Amino acid sequence: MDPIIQNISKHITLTPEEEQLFLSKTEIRHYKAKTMLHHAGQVCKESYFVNSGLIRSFNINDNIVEHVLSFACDGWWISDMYSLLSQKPGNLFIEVLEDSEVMVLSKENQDQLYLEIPKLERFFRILIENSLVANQERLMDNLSLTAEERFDKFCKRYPTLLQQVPQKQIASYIGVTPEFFSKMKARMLKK
Amino acid sequence: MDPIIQNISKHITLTPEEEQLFLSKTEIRHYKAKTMLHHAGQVCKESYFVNSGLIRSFNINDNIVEHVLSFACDGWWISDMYSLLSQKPGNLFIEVLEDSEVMVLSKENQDQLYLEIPKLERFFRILIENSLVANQERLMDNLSLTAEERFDKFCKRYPTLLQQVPQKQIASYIGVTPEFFSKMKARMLKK
DNA sequence: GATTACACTTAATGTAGGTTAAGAAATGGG
DNA sequence: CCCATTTCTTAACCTACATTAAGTGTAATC
Repeated sequence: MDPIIQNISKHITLTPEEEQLFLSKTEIRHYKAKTMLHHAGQVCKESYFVNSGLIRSFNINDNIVEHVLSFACDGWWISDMYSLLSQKPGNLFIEVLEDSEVMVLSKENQDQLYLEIPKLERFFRILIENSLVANQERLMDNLSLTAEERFDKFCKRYPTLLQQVPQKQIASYIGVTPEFFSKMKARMLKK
Repeated sequence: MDPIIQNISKHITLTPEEEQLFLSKTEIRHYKAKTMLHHAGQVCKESYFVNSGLIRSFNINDNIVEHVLSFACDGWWISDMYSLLSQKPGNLFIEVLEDSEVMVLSKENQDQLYLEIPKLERFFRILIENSLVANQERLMDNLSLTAEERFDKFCKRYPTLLQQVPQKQIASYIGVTPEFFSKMKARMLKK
């Protein structure tokens, strides 16, 4: 079964016809590492479901400093939610980190699908609820935990990413500089 | 018109019967300041829509330190989303800050309403989408802005809260200690 | 009307994490 | 295979913010 259909059927049940309709509104694309799927300043028109590979979203400070908002590996969705929903220019970049196969769902098609398969409202609601909960936890963690504790949590929650992602991007995700991360890692290994 | 119905009709259109059905599943309650609507460690059974007053959610570190996750004033929803959705014990406390009138929607009734008025899936989807976008922005702000910049943004985004909320809770919301916040405020006034 | 409790301030000192810079290691494209 | 670029490390120094502690103002409770 198509991974995206499998993903959907975790939360709602589609008929075979609905599955076909859904798939007909998506598009498979293959991207090479380092491809930019979306640029800050542009209006985001689509969201991506990762069949295989690895993608990240991040913003860039006045200062040239990158901050990773999220990673998406197999079975995850990624987009610039703010820009996609408001159809205004966003602040995020979306970049392919490893050669990837993605399912592309345009905003237009997504809006149509909501009308044609109202159950999808529920699916995306649940998807976003889970996202929100994870985000809230990350926010609280950033307010209350040390960098070391945040890194521990990251390791437990995303053990695969640890191998895949360049270390400086993990540093950025947990909210420290690469230099400090390196020092911290060395310190942690001694224990 | 009932504020909660007004809130809903910003995003979807309900028939008069649906409005009545919705209202019949909610309950008005009046709370005094300092009431705890939800305790960490408990399973959250309801969410709250604030007709008037002020409510906050926060967690408490091992260390007795409070961290404010969100404020809810007139026209806002608040709950412990993680606990409500998973029906597991949560980490949040929900506390009434000013005498408040709230509409209470139990999880049970909410789930029923999803079945009886499927349009509500859309309403809550949109509500949570907006929440997620705001949360993502706050996360990125915490990673990339100074305390002073975060405070500026807070003032612009929630000008009313500034007057209502004790200063130490604003400090907690933007992620600094009350002592540092006090010093920072004095420094900012000089400019 | 005194007492308690809480919110806010100020100031001295401490530290997690940032900055700068330079070299070493790894990666990758031609 | 080599050169170029990027990633990672190390170290000296710096700063935004935390901690501790003591003092002030004010509202709530008896």
